[in-house]
Amino acid sequence: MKPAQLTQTISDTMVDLRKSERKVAEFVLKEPLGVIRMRIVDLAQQAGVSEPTVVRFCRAVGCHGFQDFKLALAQQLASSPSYGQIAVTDKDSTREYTHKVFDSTVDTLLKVRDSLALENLEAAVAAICNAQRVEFYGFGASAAVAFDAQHKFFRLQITSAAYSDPHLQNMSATSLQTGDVVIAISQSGRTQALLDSMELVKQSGGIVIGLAPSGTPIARSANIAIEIDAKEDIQIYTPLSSRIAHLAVIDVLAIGVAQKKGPQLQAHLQQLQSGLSSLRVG
Amino acid sequence: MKPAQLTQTISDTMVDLRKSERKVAEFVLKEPLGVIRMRIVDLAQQAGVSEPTVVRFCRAVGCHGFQDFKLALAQQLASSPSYGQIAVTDKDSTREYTHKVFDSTVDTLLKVRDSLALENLEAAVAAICNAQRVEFYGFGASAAVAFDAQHKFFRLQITSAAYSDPHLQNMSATSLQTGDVVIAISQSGRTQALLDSMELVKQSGGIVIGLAPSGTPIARSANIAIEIDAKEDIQIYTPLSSRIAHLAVIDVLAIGVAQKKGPQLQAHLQQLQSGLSSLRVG
DNA sequence: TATTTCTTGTAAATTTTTTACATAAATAAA
DNA sequence: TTTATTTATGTAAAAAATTTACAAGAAATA
Repeated sequence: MKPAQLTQTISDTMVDLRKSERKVAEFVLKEPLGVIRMRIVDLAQQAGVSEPTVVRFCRAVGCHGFQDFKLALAQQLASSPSYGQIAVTDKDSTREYTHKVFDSTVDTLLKVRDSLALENLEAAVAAICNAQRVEFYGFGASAAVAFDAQHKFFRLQITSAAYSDPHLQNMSATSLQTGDVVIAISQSGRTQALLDSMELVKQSGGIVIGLAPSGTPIARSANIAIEIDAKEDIQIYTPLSSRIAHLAVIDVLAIGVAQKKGPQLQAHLQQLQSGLSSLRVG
Repeated sequence: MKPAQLTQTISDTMVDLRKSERKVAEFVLKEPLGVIRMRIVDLAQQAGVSEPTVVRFCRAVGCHGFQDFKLALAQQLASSPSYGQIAVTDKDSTREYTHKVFDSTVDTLLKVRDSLALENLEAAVAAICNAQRVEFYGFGASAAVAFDAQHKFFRLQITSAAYSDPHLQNMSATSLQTGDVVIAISQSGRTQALLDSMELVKQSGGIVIGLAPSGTPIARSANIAIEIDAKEDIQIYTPLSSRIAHLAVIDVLAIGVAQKKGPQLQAHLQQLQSGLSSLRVG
C-alpha cells in the first residue's frame, strides 16, 4: 500500500465500489482527519453501514485491513498538509511569518522537484559539458541567481561569466562560438531585454538554456527549456521562493556536470578548498 | 499527542523511564519503521519485555494507548523521512541526484526553520527599520546572497547596498552613522576579511547583524547573531543548501520589515510592479 | 414471476489490547 | 546485614476491537 495517494486511490476506486461501501468512501474523503482516530464501529455507525462493510471497503482500496487502512491514511495526512503557500498577513507574529516563509519555500521546492523535465536537465548538462564557455544572464532578482551560478560553475573548472547588464550581455553574446552555452534566467519569463540577448546568442550559434516558467516567451525561445513553475504571490512581495527554486535547479545542473566531469574534479575542489582556508580564521 | 516530535519526546522521556520500558524505547528508536506495522505482542517480544510494559511505555510518552502510539509514530515517520542529507554519488541517475539536491535543501530549510532564534530575528528587524542605511557584505557564494538581499530591501524603500569587495566594504563601513545596519553574510563564519569589515562597522557606531553558523567568529562578533547551521558536505561541492537557507532568512527579515513598515509600502510595491511591466512582453 | 446472483447485515469467532493482580526486585530503614 | 516498604515487571484474565462465516435481503436476469 503506497500511502502517498490513498485518498486518490479511494476517489479512483469509487466507481467500482458497492453502494454501501461508497458511503464509507464518501465519509472518509469528507473527514479523513477524524477517521484516523476512529474505531471501526464508529466509522461504521457514522457512515451508516455495518462493520464488515468497512472492512470490505478497506480491502477494496488495497489495504490489508482496517488498521492497515488507518495507518496508510494517517501517513498520507501527515505527509502533505504541513507546507503550502500561505499568504503572510500583517498581523502575523514573528514565529508565524518565519514558518510561512520557510514552509512556502519548501512547498515550492517540492512542487518544482516533481515537475522538472529530467530529459531537458540531461540535455542541459550535456550541452554545458560540451561548451567552451558558459554564461549566465539575468536581471533583477535573477541577477543574483546568475552570479551564484557563475560562482558555482567557476569552481567546477568551467569558463563561466554572469552578466546582468543588457549591453554586456549583447557584447558577450555576439562573441560566442558554436556550442557555447548561455543560461537565461527569468522569474517572469517575459523580460524583453533577455529575449533580445537570447536571440543574439542563437545567431552566434550558441545554445540557450532557459530557466523560466512554462509557456512563457523565454521558455519557448530557449533551445533547452527548464520550466520552473513556482506560483506565488508575485504581486505583493518580490519573488520569494521562485528564485530559490532556480538556485536549486542550478545546483542540480552543477551536480550533473560535476558527475560527468568525473573524479579528476575532486582533486581540483580539494585544492580550491585548501586555498580558501588561508582566508579564514580558526 | 503532537506527532511531530514523538521520537524526540521518547528521547527526552528516556531518563524517567523504568529499565524495561527503556528497552522498548530503545527498540522503537532503533527501528521506528518496523514498529508501525507491529502488534503489541511482536514489539513486546522483540524488545524482550511483556505486553503491559509496552502499554506503560506508550502512556509514559504521552499517548493514550498502543494504537494511539503507533498512529503518532506513523504520522511522524510519514512527514520526515523523505528528506535528509544524502550524499550524491557518481552513479546516481539524473532523477536520483535531482531528488537528492532538492530533498537535502528541503531538509536544511526545515532544520534551520526550527532552530532560528526568533528574538534575534525581531531585534534584527527592529534595527533595520531604525537604520538610515542598510548594507550587505559577503564574499564568494555569500556575495550572491548579499546582492539578492540588496535587491530585496531596495524594493522595500530602504537605502541599501551590497559589497563583495573588501576595500569597498571598508570604505563604506567607515562612513556609516550610528544606528546604521550592516548584514554580514558568511557560510563558513570564519572569513577574516569580513571580520575586519565588521570591526570597522562597529567602530563607526553601526550595528552588525551576522548570518553565520553558530559559535563561529562571525556569529560571536556580530551585535545581533542569526545563527544558521546547515550542516552539509561543504568539502566536496560548493555550499549547496546553506546559501539557500540564508536567502530564506533574508526573506523572513524582508517580510518582517515590510510588515513593520505597514501598508504604505503596498502602494509603493504596486507602483514598482507596474513600472517593471513595461520591460516585459505579453 | 421465479431463479440466480450479488449485496449487506447479524452474530459468532478470533485477534488484539488492556486491566487486575501477584510476584519479584530494589530501595530504605532498622 | 536484615527486614519492611516501595517500586517495577510479568502472568493471566477480562475487555475491546476486528475479522470471518453465514444467512437474509435486494437487485438483476431469465
